[in-house]
Amino acid sequence: MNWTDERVEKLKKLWSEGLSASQIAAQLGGVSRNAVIGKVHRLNLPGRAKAGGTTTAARTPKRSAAAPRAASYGSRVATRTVVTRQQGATMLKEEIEVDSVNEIQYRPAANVVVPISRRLGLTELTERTCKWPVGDPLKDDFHFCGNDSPDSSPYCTYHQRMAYQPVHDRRRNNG
DNA sequence: CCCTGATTCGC
DNA sequence: GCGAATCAGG
Repeated sequence: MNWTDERVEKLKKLWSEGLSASQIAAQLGGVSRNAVIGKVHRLNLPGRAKAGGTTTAARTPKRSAAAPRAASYGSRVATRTVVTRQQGATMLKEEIEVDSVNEIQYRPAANVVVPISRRLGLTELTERTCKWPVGDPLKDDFHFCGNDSPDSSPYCTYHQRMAYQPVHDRRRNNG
């Protein structure tokens, strides 16, 4: 593989989003995490704040981790802040658009704190990473949760709950 | 042992 | 320029 403009752009994007070198390598495909790190340095992209371990994603102040608002079933699309997770010294959040119709089946209960996905590619999954698929397999950004899955479970603790949660556990009135 | 990024240096 | 090997750390 060579560093085409396209791949360099994707590298820049993912690196700026705070993904780790190995995650980026998996998403690009055909390169090692060392290759990614090497390229990052050659491009003089800003490194991570502290060396070692901690993933330093862009901090997103936003509002505090109040109870996430459940998506209204009345409107098809709603925005919900889903993520707050302590990762080292870094608090990660993300706001996503949810399709309230398609979301029903695996909808987390209100007030549940949803861990941010590590967004691993297929080749990056190991015995102890969560294999919960995220997104449309036919689309480009399809990935797996990738968070730690303890006790040889195929899923992280959060997605274990999702996997065994009754499908019809939802309120009919009052969202 | 899992993982992280940083650096070196032969290619 | 590239990236494996290595280093240093959580």
